[in-house]
Amino acid sequence: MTRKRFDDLGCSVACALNEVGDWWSLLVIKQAMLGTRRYGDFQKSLGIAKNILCDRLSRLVENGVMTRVDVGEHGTRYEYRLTEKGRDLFAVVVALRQWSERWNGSKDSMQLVERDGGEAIAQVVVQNAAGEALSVRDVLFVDENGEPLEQAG
Amino acid sequence: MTRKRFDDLGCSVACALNEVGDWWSLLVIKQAMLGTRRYGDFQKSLGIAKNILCDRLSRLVENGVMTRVDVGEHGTRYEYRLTEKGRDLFAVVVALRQWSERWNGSKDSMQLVERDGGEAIAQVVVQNAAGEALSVRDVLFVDENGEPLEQAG
DNA sequence: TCATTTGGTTTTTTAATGCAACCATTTCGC
DNA sequence: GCGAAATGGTTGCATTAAAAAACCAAATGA
Repeated sequence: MTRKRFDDLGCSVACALNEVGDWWSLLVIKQAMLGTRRYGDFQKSLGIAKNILCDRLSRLVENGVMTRVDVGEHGTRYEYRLTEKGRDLFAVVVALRQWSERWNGSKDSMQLVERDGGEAIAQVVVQNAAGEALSVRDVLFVDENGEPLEQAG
Repeated sequence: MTRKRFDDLGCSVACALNEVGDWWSLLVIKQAMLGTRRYGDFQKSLGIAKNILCDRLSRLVENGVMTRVDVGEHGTRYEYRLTEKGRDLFAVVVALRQWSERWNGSKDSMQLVERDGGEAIAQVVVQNAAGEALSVRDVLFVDENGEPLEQAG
């Protein structure tokens, strides 16, 4: 059965998942953030099947998350690079990483540090305009009429 | 073919995707953050098939992201609520929302505002300890030996 | 030149998805 | 108290996507 499309759910999260919500896309993007650019390198580092990788890279390029750059002299050597849109998923990837480490204690083989100085980066949090951290309980979802919805704990 | 497990990739992002990386899980969690608690309400608001919803809710409960609370008097009325672990995905969900709105202009029917005051919340970003925003280019991935890896742009 | 790398496509098998029908309690309307 | 509806599922079936491996053509590399 053809996968359900999330476009028309009127939900931006659903819309985002439509582009990067499958099993592999975010891993490809994360790998690209690690510096991987070549088809073969993605394949080896992720252990992804080649046909699936082809499909995912094509879709990411289609959606403007990555670009395919011809780097060979005769048109058969390519690099896949993140676009600005792709790089902008940084917060999502890091938030996922940190969540996993907090709750599953999954020690990644990689650690993320600031380039200048090598210090660890901060936890990704939702903030208000003043920079104060907000939890789910501190926010309200309002509809187009400004009508608030109750929310879960 | 049994879906590839991401546990052993030595990657915390992969590990996170193992728990909430399928098409529906994050949407269920987002819906729970909106206040939905009942099986039937999830089903109606998301338009998800009932068997898939059952499976996802079970897995989320198994993984400690949600709990199933008996709320009826005679044991047939339940509520699914986010646990602390589930609520902690707030940053991930909001980051995805914002990314989608920035790049796809997907106007969600819901808007997220601060409970006290009703002001819009800030963009979710990666920060250093001093609270300065960091992009992919500002960080370095180092392995367990402290050895840095080059990274993509 | 001849093997190897690179970036795929094809084929086959297996698992997941979506849909609809069904079912046992429980609650609601009256 | 009784019938109807809601609630929270389970089952079976048709379709699709994923995984693995084989294959392939062009371009390097030794």
